[in-house]
Amino acid sequence: MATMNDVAKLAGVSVSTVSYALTGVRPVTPETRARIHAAMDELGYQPNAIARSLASRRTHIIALLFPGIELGLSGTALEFVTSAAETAREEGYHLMLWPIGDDEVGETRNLIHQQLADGVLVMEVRLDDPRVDLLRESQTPFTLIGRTADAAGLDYADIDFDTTVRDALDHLIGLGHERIAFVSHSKASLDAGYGPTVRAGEAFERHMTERGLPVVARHCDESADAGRAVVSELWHAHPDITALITMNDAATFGAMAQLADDGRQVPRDVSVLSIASSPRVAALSHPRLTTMAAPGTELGRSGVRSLIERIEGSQSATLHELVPCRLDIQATTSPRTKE
Amino acid sequence: MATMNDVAKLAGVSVSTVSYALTGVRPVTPETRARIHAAMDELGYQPNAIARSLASRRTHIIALLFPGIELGLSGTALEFVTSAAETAREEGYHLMLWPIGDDEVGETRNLIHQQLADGVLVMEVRLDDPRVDLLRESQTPFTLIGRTADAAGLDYADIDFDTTVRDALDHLIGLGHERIAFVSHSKASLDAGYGPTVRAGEAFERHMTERGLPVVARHCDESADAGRAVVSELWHAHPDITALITMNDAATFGAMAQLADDGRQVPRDVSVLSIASSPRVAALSHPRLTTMAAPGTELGRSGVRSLIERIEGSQSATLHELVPCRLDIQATTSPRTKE
DNA sequence: TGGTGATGTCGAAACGCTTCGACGATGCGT
DNA sequence: ACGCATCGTCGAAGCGTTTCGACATCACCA
Repeated sequence: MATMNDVAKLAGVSVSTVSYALTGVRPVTPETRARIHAAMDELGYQPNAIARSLASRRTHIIALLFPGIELGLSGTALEFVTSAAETAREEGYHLMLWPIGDDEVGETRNLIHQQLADGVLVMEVRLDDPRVDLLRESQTPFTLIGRTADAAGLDYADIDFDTTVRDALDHLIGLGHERIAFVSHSKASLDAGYGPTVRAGEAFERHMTERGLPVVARHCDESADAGRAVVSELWHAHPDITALITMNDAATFGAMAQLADDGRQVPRDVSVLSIASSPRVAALSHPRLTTMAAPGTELGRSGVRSLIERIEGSQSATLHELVPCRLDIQATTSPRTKE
Repeated sequence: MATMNDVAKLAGVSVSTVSYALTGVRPVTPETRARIHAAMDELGYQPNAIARSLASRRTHIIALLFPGIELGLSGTALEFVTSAAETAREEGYHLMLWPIGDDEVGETRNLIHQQLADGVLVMEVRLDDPRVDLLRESQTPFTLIGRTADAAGLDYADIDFDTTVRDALDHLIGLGHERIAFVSHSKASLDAGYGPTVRAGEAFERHMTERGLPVVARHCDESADAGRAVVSELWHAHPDITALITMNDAATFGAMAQLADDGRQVPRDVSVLSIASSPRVAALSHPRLTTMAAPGTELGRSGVRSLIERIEGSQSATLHELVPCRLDIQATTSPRTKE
C-alpha cells in the first residue's frame, strides 16, 4: 500500500508538503497541489488512519458505551445506533461499540486509558451514574444519552418526558378523557434509577395533579402477561378508567389483549396511547396503536454532533437537548363515549 | 498520561524490556517483570492502543459493514450487533460500525484503504455482491453474514433456510396440515437478490414438491396492510389452506388481523408459523406466535470468532456455518381440525 | 575447561504521519 | 531601492509502540 513517502517522491516534493496539501494547514501553490493529487491518484493513495492518529493525537473515533443488560430503550436502540453511526460518518468520525459488562467503572476506565477514542457517548444513563464521575475526572469529552439527576454542566441529549407526558395528556383530555391510568416500566427499573421510568412517572403525577385529576399509575414488568395482570387489577380498582398511557411495549400488547378478552373495545371503550415507543412496533398492533415515538434518530444525531464540537473545542455552550416524543395518532385513541 | 518510557525509567530498564514484559514475546526474569508491573501500577499505565497498532500493524479493530437501507434482518439486527460487539470484546477486539450509503463499493474501498480495521464483517449480503470482489482483491480478511450465490472459498455464517423451512414443514405436517401457504418478503427484495427471500422461497418449493404437496407462495411488502391483502387473496384462490408460514413480521401481524376479521380463528382454523423472527416480536402477538427465531446471537458470535482466526492466521478451514432458526412453539399452531 | 546454546536485556530502527522552525523567494509600502 | 512581512517549501523531530540484531551472562556437556 502506498505511503505518503511514495506520493512525495512521485510528485517531487517533500512529505511535509504532501501533508500540507492534504490537510490545508499551510498554503500550497495550485501547481504543487495538482502534482501531488495526480501522484495520489496514480498510486491510489489513502492516508493511513492509524499513523495520522498517532501523530495528530486525534483518532476521529467516538466510543458508544452501552451496558450488556438492556432496559427500556431497546426498541429504539437500533435506530439510535444507526443514526449515531451515520452522523459520525458524515462528520468524518467512526463509531466504535463498547459493550460494558459487570465491572462498569473498571472496564470503562481501561477503555478510556487506551486512548482509542476522542470522546464517549454514554447510553442508558442512570440518575446516579458512576461512569459520569469517571469520565469527568479523566478529562475525556463525553455526551450523555439520557441524563443524571444533576446534569448541570454536562452535555446531554434526552427524551423530554415532561413534554411528552403533557402532550399525551393534552391529546387524551382533548378527547374528553379524565380517568387516565399510566402503565410504566418495572419497579426494578425505578429502583435502579432508570431515567425514563423516574421522569415519566414524575411528569404524569405532576400534570395530572395540576389538572385536578386523580393519579393512577402502575409499574409493570416487561412482558405481555404482566401487562394483562395490570389491566385486570386496574379495572378492578378503578372501573371508571377510560384511557391508558403505556410506556412498555410488551406490556402494552398484553394490555390490549386483556382488554379484548374482557370485552372492552379499543378505542370505543378504552383509549390506549403508547409513549416512548416506535412506529415499527405500533404497526404490529391491531388496531394500529396511537403512539408517541421515541426520537432515537434525533438523539443520535445531536449527541454525536455535540460530542464532536466538544472534541474539536468549537463548542460554545453545554448541550442540554430535550426532545419530546412525537405523537402519531392511529386507531387506538378516540373521543370518550358518554355513558 | 504515562508512557512506556516513564515505566521503563521508573523500573530502571529499557523500553524494549517493558514491551517484552507486556507482550511476552521474549522472556523476562520474574524479578524484572515484578519491578515493571509495580511501576505500571504506580503510574496507572495502560499501553496506548494507537501507537501499538502503528508499530505492530494490527489495530485489533473489526469493521461491521452495514447498508443504510435495512431489509429483512432488522428485527434481529440489534441482537446480532450486540453479540458481535461482545464477542469481539471478549477476544480483545473492538467493533467499529461502518454505515454505507449509496456508493457502496467506493465507500467501502476508502474505508479499507484507511487500514483502520484488521478485518471486515459484511452484513446484508446479496447473492451477487460487489463488496465481496472488492474485499477479496484488497486482501482484507472478511466474513460474510449471509452469503453470495457462489460462496465457495469464502467465510460465512448464515441462517440455514433449508433446514428452517424443513423444520417448519415438519412441525405443521406433523400436526396434520397439508395445504400450507408461504408468505415471504417483498418481490423487490427477491429482485435485489436478497438471500433470505431467495433461499427460503427455494426451500419451500423444494420441500413441498418433494412431499407431493402443492406450492402456494406469495411475496408481500413489509406492512400490515400488505399482509392483510395477501391473506384475502390467498383464501380467495385457495380456500382450503389450513396453515401459513410467514417470513415478514409486519405482514404476519397484518395477516393475523385479517384472519380475525374474516372470522378465521388462529390456531383453530388456521395455524400460523412465523420464521426468521424473534421471541421479542412473538411476545407482542395475541395469541402468542409460534415462531422460528433467527439465530442473531449465534451468527454474531461465530462470525466474529472466525474473522479473528482468519486475521491471526490460525484458521484451518473456511467457515461455512449454517444455523437454522429454532422452533419456539407457542399458541398459533395446533393440529388441523378435520371438517 | 573451552565451546555452545539458551537466556535476558539493551539500543536503535522502524511504523506513516503531523508539526515546528528555518529559509529562500516574493510582493509591498515608502 | 531597501527593509519587512508573507508565502511556499523543506528537513527533522516527534507521536508511543514493536521488533530486530547484538551482546553479555550463565549453565551445560563433551
